[in-house]
Amino acid sequence: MSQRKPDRRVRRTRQQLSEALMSLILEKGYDAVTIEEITERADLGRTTFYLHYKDKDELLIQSLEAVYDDLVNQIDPHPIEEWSMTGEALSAMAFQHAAENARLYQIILSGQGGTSIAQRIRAYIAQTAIRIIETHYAQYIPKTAVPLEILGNYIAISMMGLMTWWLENDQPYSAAEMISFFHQLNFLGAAKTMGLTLSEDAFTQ
Amino acid sequence: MSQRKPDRRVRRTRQQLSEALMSLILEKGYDAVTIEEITERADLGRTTFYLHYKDKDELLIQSLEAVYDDLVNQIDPHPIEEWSMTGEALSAMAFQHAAENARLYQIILSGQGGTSIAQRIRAYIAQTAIRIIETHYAQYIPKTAVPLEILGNYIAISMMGLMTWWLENDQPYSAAEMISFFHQLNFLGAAKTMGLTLSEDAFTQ
DNA sequence: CTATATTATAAACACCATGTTCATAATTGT
DNA sequence: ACAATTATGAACATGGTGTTTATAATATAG
Repeated sequence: MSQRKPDRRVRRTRQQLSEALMSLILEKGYDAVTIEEITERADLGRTTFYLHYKDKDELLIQSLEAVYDDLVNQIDPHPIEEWSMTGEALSAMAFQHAAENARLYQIILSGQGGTSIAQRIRAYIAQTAIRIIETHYAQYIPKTAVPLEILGNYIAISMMGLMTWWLENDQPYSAAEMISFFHQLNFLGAAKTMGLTLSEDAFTQ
Repeated sequence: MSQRKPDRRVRRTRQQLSEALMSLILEKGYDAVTIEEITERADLGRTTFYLHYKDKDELLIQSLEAVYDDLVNQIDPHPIEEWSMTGEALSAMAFQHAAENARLYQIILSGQGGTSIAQRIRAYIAQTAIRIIETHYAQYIPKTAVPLEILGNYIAISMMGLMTWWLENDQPYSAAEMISFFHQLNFLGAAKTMGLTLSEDAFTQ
């Protein structure tokens, strides 16, 4: 285990570097940001950077890690049994978290901050969705024509995709509206959402 | 209008640079590729590169542009009226195209090749989906609770997301299976797909 | 086929960000 | 107040970028 409290200067330095990087990314994009700029904005010597991080990527990863941990800590404590059957609570929390950290989510979801963080979040949501399905709908599982793995990933992907579109277009709808849209599309389906009534076996060729 | 046929040497040079970049990306990822490496593999002088492209990004954009044009040229000639009501033809063509260009699609969809290309493809698919809806389901449009713009983007996003998952996991199912899964999830909805029967207004609060 | 224009090339160069080393100064925890 | 840790600036080597210039190779038009 590493020490809980590093030197006060260390905490201060890392905090400043993290904040400097984030603000610079939002200004000119991750790739264009230079280590010199980061240390300059953080008001630190350039050599100090290498005392803490190997390179730019390592700083970014550790900075975004905090966002991921925050989301998981919000979701995980809640017992699955409390959640509504549609997973509404889960998606509501995710959208809420995105709304509260809109600028950071733009970095994460755009793939700017390396795809790794977005993939981890997606994997976590997919796994959580699968857990919900297994808990609440165990009796239906053998009947599903679509593998559970795909179902879970589909839910995670479409939620994050909608979130990406929403953030990139400067949140043209409220978080509550987006959650509602997502549920209609994801659980009712596009056809039903439009008002169509289809025969049940139109898709089971 | 630019000339139809540039100098033979120009065509050859650009072709070689494009192929060199693609193979290098697949080996070590876009960021790690250097212009020196590209020209070395293409067996060209380094200065020659700057005779044709401003930087690495420009070469990548123009190279991937060809993939995009290929997809559009496959889809666009078909009159909308021919397509089945579910847009099955469209998604089938997209999955087919992805299967045929799996390695390139991995680059595009992973966000490696800059996010711009993936966004353009997504925008095109979304717009096409909206066109289909407007053509075939005009009478339902006023009734839809979800804005058409979101509906179209949702379809595009979930298709490309499923495609990304599929390629990243080394195509664990056939293209035909994926198309079937996509339709069940996207048009029938996750709930129906699982075998659940929900009351119609469970989501219209 | 030849003349002219275009394109490819290598060498040399300035430039900038990276990453390391080292001696010194400042700050911290105790 | 003291010992340990951390921050710093200067100096340096490295490597990729992008430009210039003079020259060679090649294509296309007439």
